[in-house]
Formats: sequence, C-alpha cells, structure tokens
Amino acid sequence: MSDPLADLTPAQHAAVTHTQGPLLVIAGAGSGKTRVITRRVAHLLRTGVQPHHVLAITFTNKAAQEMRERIAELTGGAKVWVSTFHAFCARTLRRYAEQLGFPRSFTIVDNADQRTAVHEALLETKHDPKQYGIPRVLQQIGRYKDMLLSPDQARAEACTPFEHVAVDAYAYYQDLLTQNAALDFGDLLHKTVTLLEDEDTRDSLSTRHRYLLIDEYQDTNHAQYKVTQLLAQSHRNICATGDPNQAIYGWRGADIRNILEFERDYPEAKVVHLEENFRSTQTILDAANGLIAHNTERREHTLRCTQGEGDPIVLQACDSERQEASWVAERIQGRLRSGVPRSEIGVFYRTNALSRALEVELIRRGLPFEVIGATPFYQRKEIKDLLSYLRLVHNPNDDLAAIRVLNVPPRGLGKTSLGRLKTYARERDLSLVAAAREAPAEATRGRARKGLAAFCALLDELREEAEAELVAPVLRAIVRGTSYYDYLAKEYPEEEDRALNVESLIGGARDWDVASHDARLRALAARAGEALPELFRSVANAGPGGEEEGWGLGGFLEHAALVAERADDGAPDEERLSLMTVHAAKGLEFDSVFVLGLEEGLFPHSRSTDDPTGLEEERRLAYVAITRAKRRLHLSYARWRAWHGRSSSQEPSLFLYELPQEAFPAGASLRDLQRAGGARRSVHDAFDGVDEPPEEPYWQRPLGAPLQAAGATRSAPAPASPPRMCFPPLTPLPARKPDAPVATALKSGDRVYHEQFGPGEVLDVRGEQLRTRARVKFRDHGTKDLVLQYARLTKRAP
DNA sequence: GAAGCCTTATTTTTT
DNA sequence: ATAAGGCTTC
Repeated sequence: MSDPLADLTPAQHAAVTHTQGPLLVIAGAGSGKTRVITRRVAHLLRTGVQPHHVLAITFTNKAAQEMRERIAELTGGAKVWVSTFHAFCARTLRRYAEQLGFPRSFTIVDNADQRTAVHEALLETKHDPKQYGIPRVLQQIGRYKDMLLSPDQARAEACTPFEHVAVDAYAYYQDLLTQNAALDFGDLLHKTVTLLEDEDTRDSLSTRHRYLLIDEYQDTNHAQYKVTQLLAQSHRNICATGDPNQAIYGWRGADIRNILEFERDYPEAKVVHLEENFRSTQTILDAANGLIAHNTERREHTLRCTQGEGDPIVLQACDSERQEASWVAERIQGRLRSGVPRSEIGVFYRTNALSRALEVELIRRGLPFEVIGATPFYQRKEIKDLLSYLRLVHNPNDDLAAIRVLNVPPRGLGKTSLGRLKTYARERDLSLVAAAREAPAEATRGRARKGLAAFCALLDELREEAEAELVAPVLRAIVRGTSYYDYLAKEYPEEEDRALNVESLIGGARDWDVASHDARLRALAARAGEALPELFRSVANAGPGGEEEGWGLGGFLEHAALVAERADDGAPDEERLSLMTVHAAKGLEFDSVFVLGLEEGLFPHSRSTDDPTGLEEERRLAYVAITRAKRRLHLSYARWRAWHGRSSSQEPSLFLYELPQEAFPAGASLRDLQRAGGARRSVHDAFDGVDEPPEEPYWQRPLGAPLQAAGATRSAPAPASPPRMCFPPLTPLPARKPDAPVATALKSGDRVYHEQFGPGEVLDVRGEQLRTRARVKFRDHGTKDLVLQYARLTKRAP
C-alpha cells in the first residue's frame, strides 16, 4: 500500500487528513476530488478504522464501480462499502423489511412497471390517463416522494387541479405497490428514512456506518439528504463533496441548498476548497469558465489551470447526423493513430437516442465501443418478459409482473379475461396469481381457462426449480416451459439478436450463480471466523460491497433492477471507447472528448429551456461535458437531423455562441463556419488522416492579437457561390444570436455599415444579450431601430 | 372474445 | 422510428 498522503496539494492534504467530524469539500471539476476521496478512505483505514465502518455513496453505478476499483487499488483490496444511494437503501431494507411490515422478498419496480401502475391508478380514480399524461403524473408522484410526502401530506399541499389528480393517483398507486410487495426508487429512500427515524435502528446503523462519504452532494434531493443526515447525526463523521457548478439533477428533485447549507447543518464543519484543475488544458478550462460565466446562479469560483495552453477546440458543422457520425468516427481514428488509447476517448450526447447514428458508423469501421448506461439491456422486451417470470417465482404477489406475462406467449388470455381476473382478484383481495389458481368459472371459460391452468402449472414447475436458489436453471426452465424461442421466432422473425439477448441473460445468471456459491462459502467461513485469525477474517468478509447478503435469486433481481447494465461480453473495457449521455459522464475524464448534437432544442434541450433555471442547468450540463476533457475537445452539430422519423432543420446551440471564440482556431469558430454558409470542408480538414496539426500552428491566434472586433467577421462578403450540398439542401443560416462581444461592443457614436442601408452612425444602444437594439442614423436611409441579433451591422474604424 | 392491422402520439437526463 | 391504443376482422 502506497502512502495515502504522498503528492497532495495543501488543500487536498487538509481534506484527506481531516478524519473526525464533518467535512465539506467544494471541488471544482478536475481538482482531484476522487483522489481526495480515495486517499481519505485509505488514510482512514491506516489510522485503524475498520473497512466495514466506511460507507461511500455515489450517484451512478458507473461512478461507484470506478471508485470501488480505485479504493481497492490504493488499499490492497480493502472491503469498503461503495454504492449508490438506491443500492445502499435496498440492501439495508432487505435486512429490516419485516420491521417495516413488508416481506424481505419485496421487488423493486422499474419505470415501465411504474407506468403500468400509474395507468391503473388513473383509471381507478376516474381520471383520463391521456388528458393528464402518465409521465407527468409519475414525475409528480416522484417529486412527492423525493420530498418525503405521503399521499395524505401531499393532498394537503395540492393546489392546482392537476396536483389533485396526481395526488389521487399517488394514493392509489401507493396502495397498488404495497399490495404487490413492491417498492419504487423513491420508496427505497423514503422507507430508509422511516427506518432511520426509529432510534434503535438508527443507532445500530450509525454504529455500522461510522464514516460516511457522500459524493456529488450538490445533486442530493431531500430524501437522500435526510438519509445522510440521520445516519451522521450521532457520530457526525460525514464528508460531503460536490461542486455547485455541476448540479445537473434538478429534475430529480436535487436541491442545491443541501450543499450550500452544509455549514448550517454542521456548524463545526471544516470546509476545503479545491480550485486547482489538474485535468484539462488552459484552452479547455477557458472555454468551460467562459460558458458557465453566462449563468447568473453560480458559486463564484474559477478553476485555475495547472497545464499548458493546449490545442484549440475543434468545432465541426455537419449537414446530417450521418455525416456527423462519420466525422466523429474519422476523428476518433485520428486520435487512435496519435496513440490515444481507446479507453481515453469519450463521446457524449444530451439524449440517448443520439448514439444510434454513431453506433452504426463505429460498427461499420470495426471500432469496438461501449454504450454506457443506455441500451438498457434490462429494458428489452425479451429480457423483461423473462425477468417478470423470475419475479413471479420470487414473489407471487407481484401483480405488475403477472400482468406483463400472463399472456406472453399468447395463452388465449385477452383483455376481457384479464379484466375479469382482475375484478375477481380485487373483490377477494387476492393477488392475480392466487386468483388464477382458483380459476373461477366467472372469470374463465374455454380457451382462457386452459391458458390459466397452463400458466399456473408452469409457475409450480418453476417454483420447484427455484428451490436450489440458482437463477440460470430457472431461466432455462422458463424458456423451455414457454417455448420462448419459438415465440420470438414467430413474433420477431427478423430480429435474431433477441434470442442472443436471452442467451446473454442466462449467461449472466450463470455467472451470478457461481459468484453466489462462492459468497455463501465465504459467509460460512466468516461465521465460523470468530475463532479465526484476523487475516483470515478479512478474506472471509469479501462479498459484494462487503455485505454477505444479496445473493441468490433475490439478489439477482435486485441487481437487475438497480444496476441496469449488461454483463461484460467481448472486449474488456480498456479496449473500447465509451459512448454515453452527459449525465452519465459526470465524474469521469478522458484524454479526448467529443460532444455531439450541439443544437438548439437538443442541447439545451427544448423541454428544459422554457424557464431560466432549466437553461442554467443545461449550461451546467454543457460545463460538465467540456470539463471531462483532458487535452482535446471536439464539438459538433448537424444542420439536419432525423426527428420523429422526419428530417428537420437544426440551429446551432446557444452554447456554441457563448463559448469564448478564442478557444477555437482562427477562422474556425461558429461564426466562421456559418459565414461559409455550411461548407462541409472546413479548415479542420487540413488535419485529415494525420490528426496532428501542421508544423506551423497557423491556427493559433498571433500573440497579443485582439479578439475579433465586434462584427468584424460579419463584414466579410458571403461566399461567392453557394456551397455544393448533398441532400438535404441547405439554406444559408440566418445570422441569429450573436455572441456577447457583438452585442456589447457597439456604443453611441460608432460608425457602422449595413449591407442594405449603407453607412451610418449609432445614436444609442439599449437592451442586452440577444435583445440588444441600436438606433442608427443612416446617411441615406434615415434613422432606424435595429435588433443587433438580426441586423448585419459592421463596425468601422472612426 | 381475441388476434392483427392501422392509426396515433411521442421522445431528457438516472436510480 | 417506435410503441401504444383503437378499430376491424376472424
């Protein structure tokens, strides 16, 4: 084990060595936050803290995995519990379920189940699902849960008609979940808080988890905040790390006040600021700082650079997403040729749907890649079907799973039969499976009766198969008993990968079984370990996250619900480049970063730009994306993109205008690309095939050269001939949204030139940013009021 | 009463 | 493009 205190800056050292009492680390992007956390854990262990007394909580599975690895690396494999909030809660609730009045075998419902439940709830409460929108209602319910409001409490707060509908649905939805012994993601937190409110339980859990580390504290919502607060209440050993500039989970109820008010909650807290950036080049940092400066809500701190200036940012305008994909792939190959390993290349986009075009292109070129987070393996139909059967075996009360598979493959149980069965079940307070077993005459006839009987027989058979607590044999029995492959072949004749997915699921289950078996042996050894020497005990403790529970069928289902990630197949991670959403990229870093789809409506996303808070969060998101890059940053947008299956015209993202223009090569900023009217061939093509700048860095701004004067580039004449375009035809982009220098550079008295009105003089300038207007007195055309955003005004030397 | 076809609306981000 | 919902047919 190397020295955890070696090579630390004074600030980092202070954070690492502050082991007792509350600690808040405000850590800018790339300031070595992960380093501080992992070193701090190592240091804690070195001072005699037991590994199982340390609990580190992260936001995403990816981050948890990475941190687990780095801690293991640093401490020689000490078993510290590192997990997401939800995984931690799930594991804890398993242990205390009965105390809270629900079975240990509770299921965790996913988004699709939630929607089913909301749909049922709306129908049952006599509201029209269409009118109110299932996603909206579901989001509202989620918000109530994040705020720890019960249906009754929520009802007291409800004001608008929509809120009343949502509350009605919430109440019914919650009953539905309870009846199904099911918890949703919000419940995991909510119930854990309930658990921690009991003094004895809290004491024992606080004793167990004596040292808390909470990463990305700026993104905790109220429920998560409450969990940490209750856990830390007695020992106060809580280390929170975060960066207000990277708060990107407002939509999930994250409350930035949690980090801003940490010092109020823990007055004795030590606060450490990390503002030196060890990750990115000066150019990249300037871009990030320049962008985030447009936010009015932000914590004043600017990252200081410790690296050299570095290469300029590469911006590429593309005609289509196809072309964008091809450009990115080409650039990636260039980086690989320059010796950058694949694992050091990250491609980000705002929404998952955007990965498709690039995936196709990467496959075409034979570049191995991994789509992180997305391609929700566990959300595929065939996987969900099989998992639903598995859930029914594990928990026969799981009506949501029953609804899904009662008629899959078709057993002659249509809407009517299902409706009858539901009514029958509800009247007698039975689960659907229990009702099916009674096979009442009023609910079944003919085909349906036979189908139900077959279904029940299958479940019995599966139950027997599950006695051994192994997952793979049960899955095989399901596939066999339902003739699932026949069903797939009939239903989806062209889609052979579905069968492969099933194989892959079974393969994953087999691995799980092996690991379970291993863990059980270790757990046995651990139990006997009281009498064993310390060394042996620490080996015996090694289980998932340091816990001995969570294996077998139940554990597998929990894993599937919480870690929606497919088991590894093919090339190891180091051999692949990564594609992910910007959200998933938080906390990671890459030598070279590509950000796709920088278009208005996409990034910033149209669904979040109607209110200013939303736009600011989008900007922070862009900030996160940029600051992931160590050395190279590539941005791109497409002028045409498939949307709803139809190609539609796109505008460059507002953020491209807000980035400091000097971060780009001269002549290759957004305005230059636009002025070129959409020419595909840009100066960047000078790098083609080599991906290294020519020997003379002609694209660098001459030393001391001023920023481009306001509007100076606008005076250049339009290209003589319209650029050649392939489909779809290009319309010249209107000169919208000038960047800040244009808007602010004009003042009264300036002499200007207008393409149509000729020379004139500015009388006065009003408004700011995009709404800046200038009153101009033209020599030949009188006085006009012009919006600078649209008027192509050129400033002339006096 | 169920299966199949055609319509329609729908697309953030994560656990 | 895709999926869910509604309508028509068997």
